[in-house]
Amino acid sequence: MVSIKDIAKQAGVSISTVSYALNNSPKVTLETKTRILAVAKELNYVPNAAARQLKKQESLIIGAFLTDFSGAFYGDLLQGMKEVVNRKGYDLIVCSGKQSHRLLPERMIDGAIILDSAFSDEELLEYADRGHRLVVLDRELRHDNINQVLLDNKAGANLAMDYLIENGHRKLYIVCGPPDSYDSRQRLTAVRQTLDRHPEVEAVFLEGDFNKASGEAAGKKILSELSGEPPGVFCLNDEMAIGLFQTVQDHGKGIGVDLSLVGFDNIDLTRYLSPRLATIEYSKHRWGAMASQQLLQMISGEQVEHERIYVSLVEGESVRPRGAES
Amino acid sequence: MVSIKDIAKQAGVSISTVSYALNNSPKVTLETKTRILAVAKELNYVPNAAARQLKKQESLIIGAFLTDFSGAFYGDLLQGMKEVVNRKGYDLIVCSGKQSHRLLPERMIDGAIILDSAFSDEELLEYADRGHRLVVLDRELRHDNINQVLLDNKAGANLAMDYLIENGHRKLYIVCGPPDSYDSRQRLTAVRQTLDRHPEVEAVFLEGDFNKASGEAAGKKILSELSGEPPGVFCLNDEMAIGLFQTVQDHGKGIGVDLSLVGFDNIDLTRYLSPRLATIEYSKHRWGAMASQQLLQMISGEQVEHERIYVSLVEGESVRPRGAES
DNA sequence: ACCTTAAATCGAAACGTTTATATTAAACAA
DNA sequence: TTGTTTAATATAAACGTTTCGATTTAAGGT
Repeated sequence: MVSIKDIAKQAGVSISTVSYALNNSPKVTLETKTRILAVAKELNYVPNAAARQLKKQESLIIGAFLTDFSGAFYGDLLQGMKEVVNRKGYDLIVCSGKQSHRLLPERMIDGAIILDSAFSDEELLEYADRGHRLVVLDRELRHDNINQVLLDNKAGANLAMDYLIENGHRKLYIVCGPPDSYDSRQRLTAVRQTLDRHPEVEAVFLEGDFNKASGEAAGKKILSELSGEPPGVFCLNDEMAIGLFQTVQDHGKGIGVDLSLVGFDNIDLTRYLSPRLATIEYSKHRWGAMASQQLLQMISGEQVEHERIYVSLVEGESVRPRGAES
Repeated sequence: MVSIKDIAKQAGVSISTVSYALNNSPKVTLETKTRILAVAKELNYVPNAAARQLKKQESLIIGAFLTDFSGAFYGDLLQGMKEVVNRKGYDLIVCSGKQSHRLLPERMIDGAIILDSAFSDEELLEYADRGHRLVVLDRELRHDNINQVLLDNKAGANLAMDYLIENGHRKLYIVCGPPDSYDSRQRLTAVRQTLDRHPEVEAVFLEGDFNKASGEAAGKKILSELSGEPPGVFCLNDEMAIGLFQTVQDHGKGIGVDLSLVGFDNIDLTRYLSPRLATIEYSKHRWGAMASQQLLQMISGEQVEHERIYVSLVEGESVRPRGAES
């Protein structure tokens, strides 16, 4: 492996001079600098990341930790993260699975963005205590070395509920997410608040785990109870909504006809559905970019600028006005 | 930062003994080993990856390089890669973008799996010359340090074409992929071979770039030419097929009625289409697993076992029998 | 001419490991 | 006892950088 030492020998200078030249420090004269660079190129020199990292205690790498690589949801998010870190000379790597957690404490990365319930709060707090900088996207955690970029889940859930109610639905099904999910809990809290404001609305809560299958199960349940006025259904994420969507259609019933349906997240997939799925949208790209920005600000010691990720309602024919207006 | 040195001091032994103990070498006696481990735990010791890597010249990290993070396609593939490398004590990181290429020559990773046309053949060959181990999924490249896991593109394209022809279609549209894509070229070659065997079939080639938009464009073109017997359409990947699918439906025409459609890749999305899209399927999980396996075998100097990724036809109502049987 | 100052380069230590070799201590054989 | 072998531990070098402080060289001031 060709190292700085080889360049030094070849160019007839000391290794420190080579190092300065390669990092183009003003300490070295232009003439020697160009000579050294020429030699470096000639020898096909590539710096050794491990050595640099050992000495400088930084890797210029940011890690994004995800629950899985399934992606439909993550594409834009990761793209947003990547653009920001690249702009500052960092690289983004994506990791998944408990085994790769080690990259953080072993200092292989300069900071991490967490969207992975496989990390416990305690684990994250311990890393933070050790001095690692984190941005969490899936929980709230107070620590000097942790920041969070939060989605306005509550506003979203309110929008979804109001949309159904405004369209005249008086019987609502809520398909929940897993209880250990922060997003799910937030959304559910807002649902309850909306219901408190609307005592005239009857609500049924169905279990769910944010996966398609649980949406299908909920769909069957609802179909079996169908009678009278079409109910409104709010699935706490789109993936379940899609499962429910298809189950309903497979049973010969109509989305927007026999029931109204609203999802949450506006994942890409929904664009392929017909009729269009009403859902709650937000910029995943912005969410990722914001996370990266905060992380880099922490790392460089700057003041961290906080910003919420706002949500909005995407209307769709999966919801149609029913019954008496209130 | 607490290092091996601190443990040595605290435990009253030399740093080499600590190192041996932590790597539980048989050289150190059980008693001191347990004492050292106790001290390590007490001090919250975590090894420093950069230092270890610098000395051992290995990182136990494998990198997967993708064109983008969009993912619909990559989920299973990455999962397959990850399972295999994890089983051997390695970690998988996912990277995208030219900027992150540096991780390879700078020896941050022990090997790479490439599915990213942003790498030129020359670039990859140069890395291989430097001693880096690579597995390529999107091209053929001969080098001692490079292996490839190839999809049986040709068999797939043949299956697709034969399926359309067997169903009586005598006019076929082929929606191509980008000419710089290996997969696209392979599939196209097989298409031409099939056509050579079937002089009775008329074929029209339409441009495409593997993205949804180009499928839509092709769909419009085909719609404008619709007359007489319904044609068969083979989109060289599913993404374009979906674009075409929706364009046709949006224009009030029927998939499987006014034309037959076959895709390639069997991406998850197709499960959400109705009628079902006929397509060419293969195990992406297996593809990823095979890539990892080959890479690790190269790294450990074992004999590399090659295996093709076989494909099969998934029938769907997007194709229906037409015209006179041949 | 000599002293001072600045500019360019060098030497050496440090980052935290691993590992080959050396040392010490204990165990055994004669 | 004394020498020999083995087991346990220690010393030191190495991995490839960065960077502080030291040295050399040239230039400028008087």
